[in-house]
Amino acid sequence: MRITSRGRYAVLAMVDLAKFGSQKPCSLSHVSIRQNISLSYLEQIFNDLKKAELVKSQKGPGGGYILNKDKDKIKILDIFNAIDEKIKTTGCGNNPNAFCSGTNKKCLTHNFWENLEGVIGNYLSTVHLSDLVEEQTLVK
Amino acid sequence: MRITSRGRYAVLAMVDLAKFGSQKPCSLSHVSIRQNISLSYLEQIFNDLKKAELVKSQKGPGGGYILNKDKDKIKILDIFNAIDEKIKTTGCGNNPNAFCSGTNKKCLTHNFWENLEGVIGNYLSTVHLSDLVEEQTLVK
DNA sequence: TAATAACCTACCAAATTAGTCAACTATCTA
DNA sequence: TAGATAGTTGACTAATTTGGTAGGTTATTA
Repeated sequence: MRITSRGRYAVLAMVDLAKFGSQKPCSLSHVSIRQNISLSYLEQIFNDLKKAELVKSQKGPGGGYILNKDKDKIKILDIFNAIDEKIKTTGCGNNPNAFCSGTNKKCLTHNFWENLEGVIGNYLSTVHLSDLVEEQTLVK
Repeated sequence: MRITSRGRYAVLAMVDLAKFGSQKPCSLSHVSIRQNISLSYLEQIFNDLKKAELVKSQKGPGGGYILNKDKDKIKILDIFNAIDEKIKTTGCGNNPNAFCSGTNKKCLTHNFWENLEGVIGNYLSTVHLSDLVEEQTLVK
């Protein structure tokens, strides 16, 4: 039960952007330095965030990325979805037509895993980017 | 955010055992067939479950594995812990002395990830093996 | 027009996962 | 007591995922 670095970086970078790029564009090289994340890797991640319309980009000098919505309108779950960080605990991938573990029916634990996904998804829907920007002052 | 097959199999196999092996030993070859899990892989998993004293083993004909506790005393979290299926969302591994992402302090999102771990761990503590054994009659 | 910064594509190495295979040991039963 | 059953252990491996790197192209603006 773990999250990928990609997911962790995406959330971290978005919090950074909410702090430093809510008014004017903020370059990824700055995010890269502040948060210690590889620039090329950030570029890949922001490609996806842009497709999901969570951020806008501006090329050229003085350009960079800027939030496309209010930070209290962006859920952490939105970020997960944007970069395809799946909440996936079932074996069948939640496809209603698929069956678990190669058998001809849902496995004994299917409902349990779906419930767990619900618990996680629900939490990620309640937390917004703005919550993390404010909270970080509490972090040592 | 996903779980490994190992974790999924462990829970599934324990539910199977709770159904078929709460009175007398149940061989892994039977679990293997019923749940469509590789026997050798199950053996590795049950090795860990045994070390954690969630199951007992009995060699020889008529032997197999049997639950070592009441099924309503075994939390899903216990199974996760037994097979070392970690709930790990932070980058620093929750080591209080470690820092996130190579920096000299906790990252902006550290508290958020710890809270998420709490939400998941809490849910896994509330569900017991007995809940899944009963629930499966509802599964199509 | 030079510098900046996003954009795009290909490639790669390490780690993890999900097993397989083979040999061995203990125990029960016929 | 022989043989079948069933757990135990360790080595190995193929496939996938992860976490990048490298290099170039395009757009913008000072």
